[in-house]
Amino acid sequence: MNSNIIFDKIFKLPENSRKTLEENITLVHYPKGHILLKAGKIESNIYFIKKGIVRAYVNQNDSDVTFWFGKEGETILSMRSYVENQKGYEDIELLEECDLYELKTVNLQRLFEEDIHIANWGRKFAESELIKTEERLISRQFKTASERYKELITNNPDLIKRVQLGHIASYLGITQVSLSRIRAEIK
Amino acid sequence: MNSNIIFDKIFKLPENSRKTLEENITLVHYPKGHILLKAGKIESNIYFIKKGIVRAYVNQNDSDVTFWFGKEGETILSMRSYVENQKGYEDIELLEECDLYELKTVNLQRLFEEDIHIANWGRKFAESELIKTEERLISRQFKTASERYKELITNNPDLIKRVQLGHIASYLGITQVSLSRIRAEIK
DNA sequence: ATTAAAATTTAACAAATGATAAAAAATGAA
DNA sequence: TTCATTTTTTATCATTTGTTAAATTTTAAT
Repeated sequence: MNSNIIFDKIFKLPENSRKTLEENITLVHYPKGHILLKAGKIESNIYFIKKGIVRAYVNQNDSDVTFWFGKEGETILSMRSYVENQKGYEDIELLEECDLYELKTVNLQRLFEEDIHIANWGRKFAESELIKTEERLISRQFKTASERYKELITNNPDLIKRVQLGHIASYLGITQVSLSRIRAEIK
Repeated sequence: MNSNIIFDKIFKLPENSRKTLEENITLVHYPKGHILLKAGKIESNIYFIKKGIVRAYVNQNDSDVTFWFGKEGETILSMRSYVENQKGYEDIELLEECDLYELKTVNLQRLFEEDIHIANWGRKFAESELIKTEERLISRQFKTASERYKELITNNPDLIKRVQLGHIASYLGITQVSLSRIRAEIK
């Protein structure tokens, strides 16, 4: 997935603004298992996924709670670092080898001040993440774990193939044992 | 709460841009119980709460699922209408008499294209809503209903006084009966 | 103040999910 | 392939939350 496709996915940028953005990214490569962003750190980069799949999780007691998966075309960031320039609450782990476009937050912030199209691109990005997050929250509120699992395999069939079930269970807000039970009932 | 305080809460706007925004708002007043935004409609306004408290809910089968409360200083909008110009999924009900600043979405969209400060203000608004929503989703994922209730009364003590418990239970993702049980255990 | 309606609590039982442990299956390295 | 490790499933029992119904309390109108 090329950078221009990724940028245009969020919001159609004029040619000039897109070039400006592209001048500020570098392609990086990391192996499976790499921890890209770390909880408790103010992160200074955001990433666009060219290839691969990642998860965001919060470490609670001994166990991880996965709350987000990102794959090709999606954007990786530490929400607190990006929005408030504070320490993040999440780790980002690469679940496959990944090709990523890296962009320094400080440069992006500067572009937001200088280029109205990039500012609106950033606005559209936040808005589209917001609506996805709100819909997940609502789905969480009135659907059973079983319904949420069925919804996931319908909307995101490749996730099941690429991500181990323990992470999926966590993402659905249930234990792995519960998810196994649900899967057994469906068959 | 004055409009300038509300606007500056999100993002410090230059004087000129703030005036431009203020020229586009009108103060409106509705009684308790009024349904301000309706599910299934493309809403053409957003509102800033000067005084009062409201809830957003989705109607599922016979029952309402409340997923958001808004009070003084917060912004009311139909997420789908605002972000995608499509039919909204939520109703907004006024839980008290309200004074609201009304702003036409079409005007705001125009200002986003014309004024970089307003574009960044809109970006900051979406970002701050996004981080709040993500934190709620995560809290939902690894806290028990009891912990979430305690969190709510700590962070938002006046909510309990202003909003009936049935709505709070729904917001926490549990039944009213469960919430009563939790409240009884705490005492 | 009285009364009707609405909201909240309590109780009893059902259903869903969690916790722990063990078995089975899948994966990956030598 | 073989073997050790990791992941997934299955089983059992405990805990939490849901459902229904009734009792109690609060609210609001007359």
